[in-house]
Amino acid sequence: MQLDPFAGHHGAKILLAQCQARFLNPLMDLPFNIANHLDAALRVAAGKLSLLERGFQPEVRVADPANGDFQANGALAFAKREKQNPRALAQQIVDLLGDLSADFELTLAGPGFINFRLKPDALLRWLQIYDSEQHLQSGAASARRGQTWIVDYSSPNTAKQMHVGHLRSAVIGEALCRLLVFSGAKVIRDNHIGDWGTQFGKLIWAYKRHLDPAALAADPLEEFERLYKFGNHAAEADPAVLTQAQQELVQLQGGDATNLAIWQKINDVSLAAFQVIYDQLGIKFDYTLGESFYNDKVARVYQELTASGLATESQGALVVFHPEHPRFKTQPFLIRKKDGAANYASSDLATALYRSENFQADGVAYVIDFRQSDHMDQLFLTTKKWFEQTRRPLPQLEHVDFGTVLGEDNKPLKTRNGENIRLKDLLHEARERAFQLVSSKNPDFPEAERRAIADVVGVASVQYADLSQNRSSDYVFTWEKMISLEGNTAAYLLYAVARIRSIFRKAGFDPAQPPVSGATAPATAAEIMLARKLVKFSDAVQLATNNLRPHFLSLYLYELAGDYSSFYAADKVIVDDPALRARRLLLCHRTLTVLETGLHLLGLRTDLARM
RNA sequence: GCGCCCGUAGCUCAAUUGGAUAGAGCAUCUGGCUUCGAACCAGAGGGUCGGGAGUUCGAAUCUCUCCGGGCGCACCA
Repeated sequence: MQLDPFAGHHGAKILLAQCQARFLNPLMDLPFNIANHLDAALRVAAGKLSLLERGFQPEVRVADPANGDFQANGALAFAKREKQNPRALAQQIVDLLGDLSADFELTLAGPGFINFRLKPDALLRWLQIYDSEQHLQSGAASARRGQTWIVDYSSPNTAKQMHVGHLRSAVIGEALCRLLVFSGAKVIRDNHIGDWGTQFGKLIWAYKRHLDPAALAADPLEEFERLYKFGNHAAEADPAVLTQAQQELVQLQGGDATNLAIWQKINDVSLAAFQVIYDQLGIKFDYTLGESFYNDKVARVYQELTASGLATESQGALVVFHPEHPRFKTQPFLIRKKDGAANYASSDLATALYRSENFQADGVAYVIDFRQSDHMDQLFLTTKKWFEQTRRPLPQLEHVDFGTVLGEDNKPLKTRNGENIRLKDLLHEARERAFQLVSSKNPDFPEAERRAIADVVGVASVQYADLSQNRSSDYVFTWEKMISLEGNTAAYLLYAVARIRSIFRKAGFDPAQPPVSGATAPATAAEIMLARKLVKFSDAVQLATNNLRPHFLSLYLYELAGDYSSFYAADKVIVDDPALRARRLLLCHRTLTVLETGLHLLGLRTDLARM
């Protein structure tokens, strides 16, 4: 906890009040997450009424601002179960919450809602404590301390360009990593690339016969993609080619030095190209353990699953059925093909084992699109039974699924000639469009600065368009909506950031060290609205993290930026009255801090002074 | 055929997982820049939450049933 040593008379009174409060009741301190604080207080009260042993849950949540800051709904469900009068029960609880009245206005509403509204002095205190990204994090980091999470995301196939289909996994996955880190978990970022597929037979066939060295030097991935298509067409047209391609694959898998070298080169080039994309998206993997890595680890899977009786032979293949499941009792989980080769189920099972043994993972989040939910369900079911039989700890397995990126015709987004849009091109166009816009708004900025701003705004817009939406649904991708920069967009949030920086710049203050001592409690309607929003940052983070849904945080940040804009329009910051100015500078600074912290959690850059 | 997901304002999307009068943006209309950045703000209109039935203090959310749309379902990953 930090207190401003230069706080004036008012600050001293607050300090005194805090000390007294802590002496009388430790719950009176204001922690990072106020909802949890209220939850604890309600449990104490419910304990005195002997409600806890009968299953009382406080059910504290953020309230509609019209009703208060937080509300506790637990009395309703409890009274219903116990056939009591909910309002009378809520009143009994409220009567025991006297200590909270120093910081909150408590009211009873409707059939038994308990409403909590933070008093301005309490708002001020919270704002004084949580004054930096570090302090916000230290407040949040207790939630998942000690947990290890593996996030399996992005996972493109090598020898191919990344395209729009790879966008969501990368963007959502990175945001989840950052959210989990923020809440105290150890996070392992694992790029489970597809580097051992059957595409290599045709590709190596074409590489050996039709390689264009100049094209390879200019843009290797482009050339590999051309070669793959060439090989694919040739194999379709001529069975002899297909046979040769299959032969190349057999040689590769048999460890042939030439083919392995080609394969290695393809992977190296692919990973380098991926990294160019990842750099723009702020992604850095801890591990890139693709399918090839598990090549020699699948035999153990076959052996263990067969020995345990989970896997059986069927039509020549090794499969797992789940008799208790309505569908998977007949729909097999195919873990080894009839030709003896591994498939993605084999390597996914081997991966689950490896992660359990080597990383002691408490949780694994698979950021993979919804079309693979059958596969994920079968994988999780099989892993669960397998680990139980072998007495291994089972990590929490989460399929973080997401919908398809659609074009304006409501079909999966493609180029005009029906090809997938490359991520490289998409990000380039985003930056280009942002540059045009920045240039039209601020033609007087130097070009280099306009470029730098466009790089931030353009990429952030693409990321945010994805993260601001519930991942479960498909979403329609339109440049119009994304780059026109109105409404719930990255640009709107970054504009708020730029305007706050502008105030500090114009007033000659260091944004890191604003003169906020002597700040008084928020008082105007806009100030109070903004302060009330700021203290709910932790709830948004918690909601986003617990549900593995970043859009909860996006929505919060958008509302925060909106409240700031209203405040900015209503209340002038740089005024003569020192206490009033300090108060408003404090609000500006904390808004900047929370906005940047939140945007960083989503994986966006915020490094622009103006835009 | 079996199963999963979805259907909310003209359009694009929310709704803290069963809570209070279903909210935003775009578009439309009205007002606000000699005052810290108007990429902004204030306000207005716009809804049988796909239809119907049920569960209960309370349903967009849960159950059933229709109607529409998307996606999976034996050797691609």
